[in-house]
Amino acid sequence: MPKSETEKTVSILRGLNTEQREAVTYTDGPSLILAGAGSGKTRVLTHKIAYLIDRKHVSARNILALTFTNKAAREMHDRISKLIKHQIVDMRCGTFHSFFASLLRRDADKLGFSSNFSIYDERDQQELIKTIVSDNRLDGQKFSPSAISSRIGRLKNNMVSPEKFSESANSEFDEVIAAIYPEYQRRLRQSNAMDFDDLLLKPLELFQQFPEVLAQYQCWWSHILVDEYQDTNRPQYALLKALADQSKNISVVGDDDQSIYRWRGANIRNIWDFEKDFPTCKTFRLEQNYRSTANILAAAHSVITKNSYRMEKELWTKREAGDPLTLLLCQTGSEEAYKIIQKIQNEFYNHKRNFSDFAILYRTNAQSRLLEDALRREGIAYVIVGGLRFYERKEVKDVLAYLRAVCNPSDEVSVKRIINYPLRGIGDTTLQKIHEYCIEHQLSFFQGLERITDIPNIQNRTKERVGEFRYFISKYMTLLNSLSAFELATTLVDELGILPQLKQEGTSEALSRMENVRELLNTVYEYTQRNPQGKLQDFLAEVALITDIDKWDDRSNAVTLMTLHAAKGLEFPVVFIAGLEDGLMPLSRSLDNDDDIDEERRLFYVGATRAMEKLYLSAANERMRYGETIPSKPSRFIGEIDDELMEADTSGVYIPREMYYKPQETEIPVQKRQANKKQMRPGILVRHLQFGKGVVKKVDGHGDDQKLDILFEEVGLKKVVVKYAKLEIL
DNA sequence: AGGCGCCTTTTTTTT
DNA sequence: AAAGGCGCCT
Repeated sequence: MPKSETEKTVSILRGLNTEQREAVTYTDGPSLILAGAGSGKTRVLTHKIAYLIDRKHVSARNILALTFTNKAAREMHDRISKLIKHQIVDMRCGTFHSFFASLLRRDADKLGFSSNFSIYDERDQQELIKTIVSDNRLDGQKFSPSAISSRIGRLKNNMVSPEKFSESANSEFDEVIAAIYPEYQRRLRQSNAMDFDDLLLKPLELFQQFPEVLAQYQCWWSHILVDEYQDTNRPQYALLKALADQSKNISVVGDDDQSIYRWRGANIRNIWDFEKDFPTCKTFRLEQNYRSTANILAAAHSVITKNSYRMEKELWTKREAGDPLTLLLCQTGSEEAYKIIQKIQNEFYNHKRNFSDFAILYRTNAQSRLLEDALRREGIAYVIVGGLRFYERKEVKDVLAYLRAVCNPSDEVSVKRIINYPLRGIGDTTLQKIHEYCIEHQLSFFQGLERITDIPNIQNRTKERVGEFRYFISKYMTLLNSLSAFELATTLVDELGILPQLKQEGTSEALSRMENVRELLNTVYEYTQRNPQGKLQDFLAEVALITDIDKWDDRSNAVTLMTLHAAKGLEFPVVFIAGLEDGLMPLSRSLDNDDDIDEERRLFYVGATRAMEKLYLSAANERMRYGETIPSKPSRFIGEIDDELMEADTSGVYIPREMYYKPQETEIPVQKRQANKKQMRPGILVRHLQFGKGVVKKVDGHGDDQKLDILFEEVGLKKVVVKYAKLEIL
């Protein structure tokens, strides 16, 4: 055994540079790893964990690794398994929010919640605040739910409790907040729901009120590692400080130049002050960049050094200078899109690149539209990360609200959302009457429904309908334990008759809604496959915290479009940063505040350092915003780049479509043959919208219940339900 | 009482 | 350019 162990240890350290190796092997006590863009930060983190397990005999279950996205967590998990050459099953690796959500599930009752609590996203929060505003007869115009929720969110991020805040409120708006904030928290509790901020604040509450619980966790998580530390907020910092208080074995990895979430409460001081907070801390600097050419790095550096305060570090590379950056100056946004796509075609044809080598990054999601149009026109496959998020689409939220209501009938927002969807003839007036009755009698909304017969001034016919709705939900509540999450969801959707209704509508919008509902059911199915014991509430908890980047498939051969924020942590051979105009990047709202400008500059830096070989920057002279044409000038950030690193685009050569176009590889199917109309049998080639091409291996069942095992080229063996998978027979 | 259509506002980034 | 709010009509 010792022999193989040494071999493994050697292989764990092999290929690391001196600084990386020092950071990896420093395992006792706090450490701060300042890792510049492309300096192998994920590598250090994964190797360090592997080293802990393999060399220091730390049990995987005592290691807690916190990342920024679920995707990063998954990848880290896989990479560690590869390094130590066996699957690690019991290591905790996830985002702050998902980790603490599951921690809360265990101890929710201690805080007056039950473990099936709902997780409210921003829309749900605003919905709840809207009802509170109207309950208090406040002017909804003057006090918009979004303004209120963002103010409350900011207070929560700064760990200001309702009690503390009510003492300091001194403006009219603050008085309103002081009134709504405690009521908002009360209603969340009554709904057995937590918002994203609560997922971090409630554990702190738990640790304060139950020190023995904290002590247990302190002992359990003997080694804590945190990625993207520059983007943690105050509650996250407090949680780390609490959990690491005994062991002091905390390693944080980050780069203050890449701190881009200040608006969400991230506190760059967390990384600036880490050495003060953990005085015995050892600091490591990773400054060798392995990702980008020297030109790209120099350009990024010339911009970021304009920031007023930074931690001391400078990236360097052994790589050659590479191509200069190319600046595309355009008249309009559409011309910009056209030129970008032209460059992609050019690179594809002349440099033998794949479409997956390209990323187009932009500041705001609204910018994707023109780019999409251009890509579609040219028949180039693309994927968009973000934008209208899947789980925020109306039809998806509707179905999720049903599932949430069944799991947690106290959930006021969800129950109100679906009580009249599909239309049941229960209108606002009835809703208001029930709501007032509930307030008066201190009931949750669902309890109000249960006592509908006692509520005055509602027509009997309407009361019957409310009764039917309540019965519908109760029926599924009793099925929670006997049906799998998937069975319950499909039965429920079938009984609602949403799909046939949408089909009858027939518009392309209705059809896409239908697809989305099916896709959701398919997600439930995959979840049940992955977690046979998984409860519906676990599925709901998972989807509440999932993001689009988590679902992004980097293996599909398509151009990737996303915001600069979403691109954090990724890399691409060729990167375009579009819309580099003052007012858009940096965004106009940040123009009169130096701290905000600095953050925009970091955002530009993050974007630029995603590029490995070639970076294109583009700007337009005029741009449509809010349906208005606004004249604009190139971003100040472009001016901050040394001229000799950059060349203006002069080519303007258009390469005809036939020259580069390879239909069999990139064609987006125009006519899809629906698979469920055909007889499925093993051996048939199919294409799944998400998983790509695959071959049917096994067929189970018939008709609507038919399930298939399909071996996909890129993602391996998956089980799918014919009815819900959008399969195309090839 | 509830449904439908016109007119307003709105988006910066997202766990 | 799209979504939500408001008011009018059934």
